[in-house]
Amino acid sequence: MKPPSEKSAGRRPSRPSYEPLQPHEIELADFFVRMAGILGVPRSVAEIYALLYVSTGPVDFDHIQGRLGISKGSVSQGLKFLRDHEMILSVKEPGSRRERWQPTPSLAASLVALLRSQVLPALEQAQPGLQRVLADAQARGSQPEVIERLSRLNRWNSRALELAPLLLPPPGA
Amino acid sequence: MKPPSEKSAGRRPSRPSYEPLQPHEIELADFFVRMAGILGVPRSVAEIYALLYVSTGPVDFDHIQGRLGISKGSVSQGLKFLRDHEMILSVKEPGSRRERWQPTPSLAASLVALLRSQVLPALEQAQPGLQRVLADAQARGSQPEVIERLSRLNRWNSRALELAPLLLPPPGA
DNA sequence: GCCTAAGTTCAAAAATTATTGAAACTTCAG
DNA sequence: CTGAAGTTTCAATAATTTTTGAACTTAGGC
Repeated sequence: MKPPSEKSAGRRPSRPSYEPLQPHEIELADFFVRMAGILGVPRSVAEIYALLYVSTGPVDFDHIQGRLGISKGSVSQGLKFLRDHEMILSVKEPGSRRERWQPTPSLAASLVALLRSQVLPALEQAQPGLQRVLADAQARGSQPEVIERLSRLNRWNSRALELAPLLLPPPGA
Repeated sequence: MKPPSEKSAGRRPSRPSYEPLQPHEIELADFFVRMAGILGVPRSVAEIYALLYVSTGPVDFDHIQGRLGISKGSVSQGLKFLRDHEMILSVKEPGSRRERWQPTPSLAASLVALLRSQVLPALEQAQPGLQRVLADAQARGSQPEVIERLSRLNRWNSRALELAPLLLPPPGA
C-alpha cells in the first residue's frame, strides 16, 4: 500500500516511502530486542540487527531508516555499535559511495564477542582491587568465612581472565 | 565523625548513626555494581549484596539502610530482588521480629539462577513466534540463506530450552 | 578541484528506569 | 487485644539512557 504515484519512471524519488515492518519481521525484532535488553543493548540497535537478519540481501542506510522509522542519528549510531562489535559487514556498491549492510555469518561469534567486550574490561579493572580487598580482610583478621568468600572471588576472577582469550581471540586471528 | 553525643550508655539510640562504607568495601561494591550492570541489575541491589558479602555476620535492615545511605524503599526492594533470586538468606533473631541477612553460600549458583530467570522466559515466549517466522519465510520462498539463518536460530532456541533445566533445576530440587 | 550524496556528531528532548518517602500493612511481644 | 517495630507499597521525583534532528564533516563522482 504505497502512496499513489512514484512520479513515473526512475526519477529521483524525493522521499521514497518504505514499508513498515511486516508482522513476521516484527516478531523477530521483538525477540532480538528482548535478548539485547538482557545485555543492555538499546532497542534501536536490536531492531537494526533484526532487519538485516531477515532481509534477503544487504540493506542500505536509507532503507534501515525508512523501514524502521527511526532517525538518521539512531541508524548511524546503531550501525556503529554493530560494526564495532563485528556483528555486521558492509558491501560497497560499484559506482556509489553508499554502503549496504548484512549480518556477520555467525551470530554465535557475535554474541560471544559482545559479552567479552562487556565482561572482560570489568574483570581486568577489578583484578587489583579485589586482591587488595582480600589482603585487607586478611590483615584485619576478618572472620574466616569472609576471607574464604573473598578468596574464591579472586580465584574466579583470575580463572575467568585466563579463560577469556581462549573463548575468542582478540581482534586479529 | 559522628554527630556528637549518643545520649550516654545503652539508651535506645533514637537515630543510631552508621559508618559509611570503608574504602575496601567500596572497592568490592564497585565490582559488584559493574558486574550487575551488565545484567541490568540496579546499583542499589548490587550494593546491598556487596555489603552482605564483605560483612562478617548477618546484617539487618537498618544497618543496610544506614551504611549504604539509601532509602527504606530501596532496601526493601533490593532485599526482595535478592530474595526472589535466592541470592540471600535470612536468619531470625530469637526474641525479635527483625530479620538479618547473609549471602547464599554459592555466588555461582546465584548468578546462574539470575541469568536463567532473565533468559529463560524470553526463550520460552519466543519459541512459537520464531517457528512462525521460519514457516513464513519458507512459505514465501525466501532466499535459502535467510531460511538457513532462521532455522539455526530455531535450533538454538530449542537446544537452549532443553539444556536449561539441566543447568539448574527450577525451585525445588 | 568542486559539489553534493552519504554519513557522523552532539546538544537538547523524550523515554525509560531507579530511588525516595510517606502512608499502609503485618506481625508479634507484652 | 493492642501498640508499635519492622517491612512493604507505590505515586511522585530524580537520575539515567536513548532518540532525535539540525549542523557539520568527508569522500568520491563528475
